[in-house]
Amino acid sequence: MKMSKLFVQTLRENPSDAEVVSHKLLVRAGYIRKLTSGVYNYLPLMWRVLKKIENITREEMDRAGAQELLMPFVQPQELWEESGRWGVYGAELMRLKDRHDRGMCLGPTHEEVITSIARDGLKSYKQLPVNLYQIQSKFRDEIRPRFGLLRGREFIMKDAYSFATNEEDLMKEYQNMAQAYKRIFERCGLETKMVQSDSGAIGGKISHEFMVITDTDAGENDVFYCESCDYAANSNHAVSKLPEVQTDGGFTKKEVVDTPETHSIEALSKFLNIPSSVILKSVLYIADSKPVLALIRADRQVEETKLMNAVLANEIRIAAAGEIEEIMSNHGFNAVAGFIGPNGLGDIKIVADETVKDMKNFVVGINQTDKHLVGANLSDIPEIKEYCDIRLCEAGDFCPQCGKPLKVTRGIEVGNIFQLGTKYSEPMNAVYTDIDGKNKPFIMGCYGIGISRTAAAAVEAHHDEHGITWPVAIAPYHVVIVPVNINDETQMQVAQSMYESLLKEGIEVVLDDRDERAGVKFKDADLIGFPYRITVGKSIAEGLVEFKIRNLEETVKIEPAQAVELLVEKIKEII
RNA sequence: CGGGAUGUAGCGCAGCUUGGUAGCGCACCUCGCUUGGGACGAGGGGGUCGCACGUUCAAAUCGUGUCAUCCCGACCA
Repeated sequence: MKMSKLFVQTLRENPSDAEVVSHKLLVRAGYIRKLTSGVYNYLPLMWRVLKKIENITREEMDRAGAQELLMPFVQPQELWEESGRWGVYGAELMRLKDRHDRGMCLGPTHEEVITSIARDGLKSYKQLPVNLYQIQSKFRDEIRPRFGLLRGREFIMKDAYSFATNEEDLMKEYQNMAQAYKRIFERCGLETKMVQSDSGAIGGKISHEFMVITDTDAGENDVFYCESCDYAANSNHAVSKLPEVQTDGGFTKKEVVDTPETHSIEALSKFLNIPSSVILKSVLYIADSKPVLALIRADRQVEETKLMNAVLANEIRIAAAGEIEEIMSNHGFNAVAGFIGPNGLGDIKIVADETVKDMKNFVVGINQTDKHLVGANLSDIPEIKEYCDIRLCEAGDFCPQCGKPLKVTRGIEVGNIFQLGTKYSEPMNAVYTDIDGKNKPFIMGCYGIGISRTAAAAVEAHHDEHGITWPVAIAPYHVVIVPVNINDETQMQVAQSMYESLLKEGIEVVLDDRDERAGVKFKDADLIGFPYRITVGKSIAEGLVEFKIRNLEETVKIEPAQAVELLVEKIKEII
C-alpha cells in the first residue's frame, strides 16, 4: 500500500471527549471515528487490526473443534420471552418494533437464537457434543458508554455455545475453550489472567474471565490474585481469609449514647475512640426497587454484585440520602444516613455478612439521628436470620487457597467463559433424544471474546508517548518504508524495489511516498505503530538503509537485501 | 438518578459579559521555497454557530425549552 493512497488522517491533537489512551490514540492515528455515542466507524487501519484478531480467533476456535456460523443481528421478542429474559434484561436490550408492530431486539448476545437452532437441528445424543460460534456485531445500550472501543454500545464479539449431554462433556469443553482462549490472546501478543468471576446477566454457575492486566482506569475491573498459587478472581467474586482484628468492643454495658454529627464510620470511630472493626455498619440498598439492608463489620465494604446475588435481584444500587429518610419515616423512625440500624425495620430484607458473626459488645445504629447503641451483641439483633458473603476483598487479605497475602490490580475483561447448564435449554424446551430414548435438555456452555475490545486493550497494553506499539500479529501492516526525500531518485528506487520484494514475500508493507518532510513521516509511523520501519536516506550513498523496530530505540544500518531477508524472517515466525 | 460544564469548519479552540455581515491554529487546495523527528511564505475553499420557540429593526451573543456530549457524585452510614 502506498501511504499517499492509504485512507488515514492523523490528528495532532487528542479528541476532547477521549479519556483513556487507547481511545485517544486510535482516534489520533486515524483508526476510528465516532459516529454517535458508543458507536464507532472502523476505518481501514482498524478493520485490518480487527480482521487479524478475528482470524486468530477463528483459527484457534476451528482448531479446538468448534464450527463457525452466523446468526441474525435482529431477533424476535418471542424467543426472548421463551427464555424469560425479555422481562429481565433491562434497558440495555435495544428493543424495536417492525412495521407490523412486532417486538424485536438487536442482539446483545445470542443464547436464545443458538438454543432455537440447537433444538431444531440437534435431535440425537449421537450429534453431541458440539460447539458453534460466530463473529459478529453486538448491540448493548449501555447507560454510560465511554473509553472508546472499551465500552461501546456496538462492538464486535466472538460468541461460542457448546451443547453436551452431561456435565463431564461440558467440563471438558470448558477446559478446551480455556486453552483455546489462552492461545488466542497469546498469539495476539497479550498477557492475560484467567480469573474466577460472577456470571451476571448471562446466568449459569461457574464462569471465568480473561483479563488484560493494566494499571490504568481503563481496566474497569479489580482483580485479586495470589502470587504463590494460581488463585485469581474478579472483585465481584473474590473471597479471602481475613487478617485478625479486634472484634470485641469491650463495652461492659449495653446503652444508648449520644454520637452527634457522626455521619461516617470514620467520625463515629473517632468520636467513641474505638476501631471501626467493632462497629456494625448498616448500609441501605435498593434492589429491584425494594429496600435491602446490608450488615457488615464497618472496617469492611459491601460488594454489590455479591449482595445482588444474595437477594436474587437483577439491579442494585445504594439508597440515596432522601430515600433513606423516607424509608426510615415509613417505619416510624427519624434517622438520617449514619445512624440507621437493623432493628424495627419490619419487612425490609436484611442480609448480614459473615464478618458480623464474630462481633461482640459492638456499636450499632438504632435509627435515631445522633445516637448509637454501644455494647450490643448479636442476640440484640434477632432480625439476622443467616450469614452470607457480601464482602469486598482487600489487598492484603489472605488467599483462600494457600493463605498468602492477595494482591490487587486493574484488568480489562477481553474474554469470558460460562457453564450455563440448562439455564436456556430447559425453559426453551431445547432437548435431544438420549440413548435411553428419553428427551433431555442440552447441557450448555457459552464462551465470548470481545474482538473490538481486545484491539483497544492491546493499545492500552502496547503504547508509548509517540503512539501505538502493536504486537506484530495484530498490527494493521508489518512494515513502513520511509524514503526521506522522494525527489531523490536513488532513495526512491531503493525504497520501491524493497517494497516490491517485501510484497512478493507476502509481507504487509506501506511505502510512505508522500512529499512530506521526514519528521512528518516518522511521527505518523510512530503514531500508527508500524512494528518495523525501514528508512531510506543519506546512508544510501554507502548502500545502506536503516532498520528500526518500533519499540526499540536503536536503528541498525544494513543493506537493503539483508533488511528484506531479516524482515521476512522476523515476521514469518509470528504470522 | 442528582450536580456541574460544554455544544461555533474534519480536529483543537477563541468570540458571548456590553446583540450590529463569524475568527484563530491544525488539516485540505494552489504556487514558491524546503526535505533526517509534526518547516516557512503567499493565496484559497469549507461553518443554517446542536435544535426549537421567543425578545429585538437586528441573535453565535439575551430568555425559555429541548437534545447531545463530557466530568463529578451516586457512598459505605
